[in-house]
Amino acid sequence: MPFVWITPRIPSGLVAPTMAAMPDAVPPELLTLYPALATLPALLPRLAPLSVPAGTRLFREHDACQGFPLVLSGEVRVSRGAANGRELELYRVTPGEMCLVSSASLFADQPLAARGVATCDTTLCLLSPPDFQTALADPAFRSYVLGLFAARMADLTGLIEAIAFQKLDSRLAAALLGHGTTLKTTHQALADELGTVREIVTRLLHRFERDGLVELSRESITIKDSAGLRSIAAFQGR
Amino acid sequence: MPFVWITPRIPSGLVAPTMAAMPDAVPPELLTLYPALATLPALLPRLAPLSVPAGTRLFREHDACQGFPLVLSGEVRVSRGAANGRELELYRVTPGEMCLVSSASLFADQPLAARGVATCDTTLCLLSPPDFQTALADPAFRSYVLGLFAARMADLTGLIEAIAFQKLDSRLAAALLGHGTTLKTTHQALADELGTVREIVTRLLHRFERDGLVELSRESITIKDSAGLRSIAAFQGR
DNA sequence: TGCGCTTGGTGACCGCGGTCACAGACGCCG
DNA sequence: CGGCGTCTGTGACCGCGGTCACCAAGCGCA
Repeated sequence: MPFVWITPRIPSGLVAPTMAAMPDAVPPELLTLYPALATLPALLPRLAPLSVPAGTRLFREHDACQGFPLVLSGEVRVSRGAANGRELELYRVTPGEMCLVSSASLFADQPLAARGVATCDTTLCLLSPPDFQTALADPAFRSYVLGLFAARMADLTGLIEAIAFQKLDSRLAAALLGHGTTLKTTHQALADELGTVREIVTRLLHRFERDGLVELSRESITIKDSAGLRSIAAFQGR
Repeated sequence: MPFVWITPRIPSGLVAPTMAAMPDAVPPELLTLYPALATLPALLPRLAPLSVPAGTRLFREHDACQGFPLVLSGEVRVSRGAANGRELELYRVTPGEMCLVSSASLFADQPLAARGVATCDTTLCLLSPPDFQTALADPAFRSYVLGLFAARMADLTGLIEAIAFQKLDSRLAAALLGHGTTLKTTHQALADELGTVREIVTRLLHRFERDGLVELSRESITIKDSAGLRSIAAFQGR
C-alpha cells in the first residue's frame, strides 16, 4: 500500500493491439501471482506477456472478449459508461486478481459488459478463450478462479447496495480511505469512480475540509481525520 | 408467460427446514429442466425434492449456503435488504435457472450476500456443497452452470447501470412490461422490487394513468399503451 | 512572455425521490 | 353488523444530487 496514492495521468486514444507479439520467456512472477497455473505447464509457453502504457484501452463494452487477462503488474480499471458521458467504476484488477467481466464474457461467449483501461503502465498475459476452457478442467485452477469470481460478486452486490441506499458523502468518504494519507488525484477522477459529476465531488470535499477531515490542494487530498471519514463512510441510509 | 401476472400474497415467518426430508423418487422434470445433470447419474439419488409454500424464507443474508438450489417449479425472489427496511430485488430464479448468490457463496465458501424467498408454492432440489464441487468437474455441467452464471452477471451490471443512471419512471415502466397486460400486484411490492417506497410508486403510476398508459384499480394494473411504456423504459439518463 | 489547456471554485436554480401525516376504500372475520 | 388490517390516495415539505454558466488559478509549452 503506497503512502501516496496517485491517480495517473491517462492519455486518451491509446488502444491495445489485438494480437500479442512474439512470445517472450514466461515471466517468473506469473506463477507466484497465479499459483494455480503451476499444475498446467502445457499452457505456459502460450502466455505471451503484453506491456501497455498508462491509459491504454484494453477492451470496450460490447466487444468480444479477446482472452482472460492475468495481470502481472500495474492495474486495470473496469467501468461502465452511461449515455451522457458519466461513468461508474465497477472494480479494479490488480496483479494476482482476475476480471469478473472478462470471465463472464468467456463463460457465455457473450460480448463484454464493461470497459477496461490500464490506469498505469501495465503488463499482463492473455489466456486465450480455448486455453481458458482447458484450464477450467483442472480442479485447482477452477477453484482458484471461481473463488476469485465469487469474491468479486460480493463486491458487486455491495456496490449495488451502496448506489441504491447510501448517500454520496458516505461513498466519497469510503473512496478516500484505504489509499494512505495523501491522494494525488483529480475531482473528476473521483466523480468517475462514484458515477457522479465533478461539481458534486468538489462541493463534498470542501464540506469535508470545513469539518477538518481533509486538506485540499491542487490534485492532492490529505486525510487529517481518518476516524471521522470512516464514521461518515459507515453511515447507513439516504 | 401468464396473461395475468400475480404477485402472490406472502405470509410472513415461514422458514424452510434446514434438512431435507426422506428422499422421494427423482422427479422426472429434473432432467428436462437441468439436462446437464444427465451425465451425472451418481448424484441423482441424493437430490431429494423439497416443497415449500409461498412466502417461505429459503435463505437470509449472512447465512452459510445450505446447497445449490435447482428449482423445479415456482419462483425464488432474491433481494438485498437495507437498514431502514427498504429492499431491492436482484433477480428471480425460475425453473431451469440458477442462483448467482448461492453459487458465489459455494465457490468461495462465504456467507450469502442476499436473501431468498419463495414467491409462490415452490419445489426444488438442493445439491449439497460437496456434490456441487463434484458436479463442476463434469465439463457439460460446468459449462452449463458457468453460462447461466455469466448471464446473471450481465443482469447484475445492467441493474447497476439502471440504479446509477436511470430515472425511477423508466425503471418502473420496465418492471411493468413483460408480464402480460394485467398485473395483480401491490404498490408496495413494486417499491420493494425497485428499491424505493410505496408513495413514489403510487405517484408514478398515477402519472402513467393520467397519460393513458395504464389503468389502475385495487391490486391491479392494466397496461393500455405498452409502446408508450416501452419508450419510457428505454429513456436514458437522469 | 503570452497562450491555451486542465483543474478547481462558486452561486443560482431545479426537480426528483423521499418523508410525514393523514384519510378514504376495501376485504376479512368475529 | 362492527371492527380491524391492508391497500391506496394525497398534499405539504425537504434536501440531495445534478445542471449551467461562469471565472480563477496553475501548468506546460511555443
